[in-house]
Amino acid sequence: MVTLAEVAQHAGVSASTVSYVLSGKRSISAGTRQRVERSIQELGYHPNAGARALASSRSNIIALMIPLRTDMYVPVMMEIAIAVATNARIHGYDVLLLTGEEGPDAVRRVTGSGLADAMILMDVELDDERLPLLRETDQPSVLIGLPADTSGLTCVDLDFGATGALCAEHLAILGHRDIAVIGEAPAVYERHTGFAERTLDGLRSRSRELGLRVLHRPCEGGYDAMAVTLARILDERPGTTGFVVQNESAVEPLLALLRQQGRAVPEDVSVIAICPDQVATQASVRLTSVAIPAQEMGRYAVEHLIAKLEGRGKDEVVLIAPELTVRASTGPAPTA
Amino acid sequence: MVTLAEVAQHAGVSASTVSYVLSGKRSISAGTRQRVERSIQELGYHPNAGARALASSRSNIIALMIPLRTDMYVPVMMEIAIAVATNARIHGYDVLLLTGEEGPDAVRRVTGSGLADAMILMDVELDDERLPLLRETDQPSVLIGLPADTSGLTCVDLDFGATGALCAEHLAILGHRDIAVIGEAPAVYERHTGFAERTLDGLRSRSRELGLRVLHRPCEGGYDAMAVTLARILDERPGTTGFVVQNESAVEPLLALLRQQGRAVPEDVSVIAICPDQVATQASVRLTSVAIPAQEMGRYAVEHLIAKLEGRGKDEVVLIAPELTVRASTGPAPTA
DNA sequence: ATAGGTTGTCGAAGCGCTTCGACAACTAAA
DNA sequence: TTTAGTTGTCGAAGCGCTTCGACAACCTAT
Repeated sequence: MVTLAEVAQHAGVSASTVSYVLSGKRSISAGTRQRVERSIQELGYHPNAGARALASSRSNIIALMIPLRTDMYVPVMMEIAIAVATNARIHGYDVLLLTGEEGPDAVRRVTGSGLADAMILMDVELDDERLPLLRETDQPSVLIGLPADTSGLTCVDLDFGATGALCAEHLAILGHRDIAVIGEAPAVYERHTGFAERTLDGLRSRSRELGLRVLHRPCEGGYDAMAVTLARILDERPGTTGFVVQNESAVEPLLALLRQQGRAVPEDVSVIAICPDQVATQASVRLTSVAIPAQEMGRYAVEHLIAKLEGRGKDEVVLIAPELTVRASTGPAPTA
Repeated sequence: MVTLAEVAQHAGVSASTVSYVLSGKRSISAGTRQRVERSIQELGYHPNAGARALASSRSNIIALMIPLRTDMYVPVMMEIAIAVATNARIHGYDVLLLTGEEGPDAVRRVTGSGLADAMILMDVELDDERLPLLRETDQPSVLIGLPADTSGLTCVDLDFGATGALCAEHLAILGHRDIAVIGEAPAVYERHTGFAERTLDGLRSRSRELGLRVLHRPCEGGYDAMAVTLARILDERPGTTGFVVQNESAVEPLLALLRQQGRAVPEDVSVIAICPDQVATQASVRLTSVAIPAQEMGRYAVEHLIAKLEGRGKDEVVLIAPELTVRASTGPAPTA
């Protein structure tokens, strides 16, 4: 393994000079710089990460905590993870992947050991156990998701309240009067992951203003659960013509069931999904949807973290405005 | 930040003693051990990762390279990533997430800098650019996937050849005679990711033995692409009654299209998917499928890596035997 | 010509840990 | 009782880097 000292010797300069060439923290004459850079090339030098971290107390690593469960919005998480990794590299950082499994201990471990300079947390619960630790430490962090108390924290998320409102508006304009919300699995609500509630609140309050009647039913994904849920909804409100689906894995089953019952989409009923665009465009009907901006959230999280690491950047909550894309699954309400 | 030296002082022993308590590399009297452990607790000590890596030239980090594209088997990759992270933690390792973006440079960077002790590569192409580097370095690695030349490498993968054969057998036993394979997107074949070809080869050769006629068509995911593909297949071989689907995102569209054309599943046509169990059970029809054992591959990769790091473990290729689970999407061929 | 500033380079200290050799204090065999 | 081994602890060196202060060499304005 090639060391700084070897590069220095090869280039005929001192070790510190090589270090300054690498970091740019002091000015170096053009000649020296070139000689050093050539030596680095020729010897195939790569700075040792451990030594660098020890000496500078900066690891150039960002920790990303992703939930262990794979029961929920998997593609979204994957997209966020990839966006985080890609953007981190752009700024010279690597990404350490932590699963939620360890919970608060993982936060302690990372901050305590200097493994990472900063962290991004996903799947934040309303009253998340990890938050007190984050507030105590001076290590920068960004949450993807919104806890109940955001004081002293930086958060990014889709504005799910506005998302719900947007769905209500779209259906109202099309003339629908009775709508149903197919929510996430009950476990998601029990866990108090805020986004589901926020969507519902936004949708309900806007619906009230617009005179829509709303029925909300949580739903495990899958065909069988969806069948039960749909039957109950239509039993209770036979006149339901609009559906808002938050649980990705309920979308296809719902479409299949509606078809099976002879309810045409979008002629008889309209369906809006809250999901990544990729899911919306690959479904069996091209779905009118509100996109979950995974890339954007990942990028924002990284950039804000970098800003904090550089001393810029303050705590703030950023809610990304939702965008509804009309595709083939929504249309005017049937005239009764 | 608490250091080893502070713990040592607090416990009234030398720094090296604390280190040995931590590592267990020398015997320590019960009394001393307890005193040290109490001090560690009381002070909330966490060893500094950089210092440790520098002194021991072991980072206790495993690098995981995942493909950048999200066009393919996303849930599988996510499951593997989580399995890797979870199992790595069990052995005291953390996981560094690299995207395929940097290609071979990422390999050089990681091995050169001592950032990670070992690496796991996913999405391996038949003639992958990264392989020569892996053969040169003495850093252990495991591939998830199978390149053309496996000499000097360790690989895990589902036995896709046997998977193809298994699908053929299942359909043959049910009396089907004309079957179609809905393959991955053309890009996947162009990229020479071996698994698609291997599936096809296994399926074709077993079909020949069993007297099945096989039509293979690559297919982008999504409804529209599937519609075109299906139309062509039925045009060319109207008597097709069995489908094997390798592209996850073609499954639902296929089911929707078949339904729409009045072809009942499984009465008129049978469908086998090659996909994670979760996808198979959540589809609009509970799918007969060959599972992609993501968890198992992730676990195996980590365990083999650990074995190599500990000096045990040699290069080998492990092909996991496929398992076909019969669900509701396959049945006897209709009697003509 | 001189004082005051820049610029470019170097040497040395030190980051927090692991690990080697040394050695005192025992124990077991001769 | 002596010798040889075992066990538990310590001190010191060193891992490869960053960074601080020092300083020679050169400007630029007086």
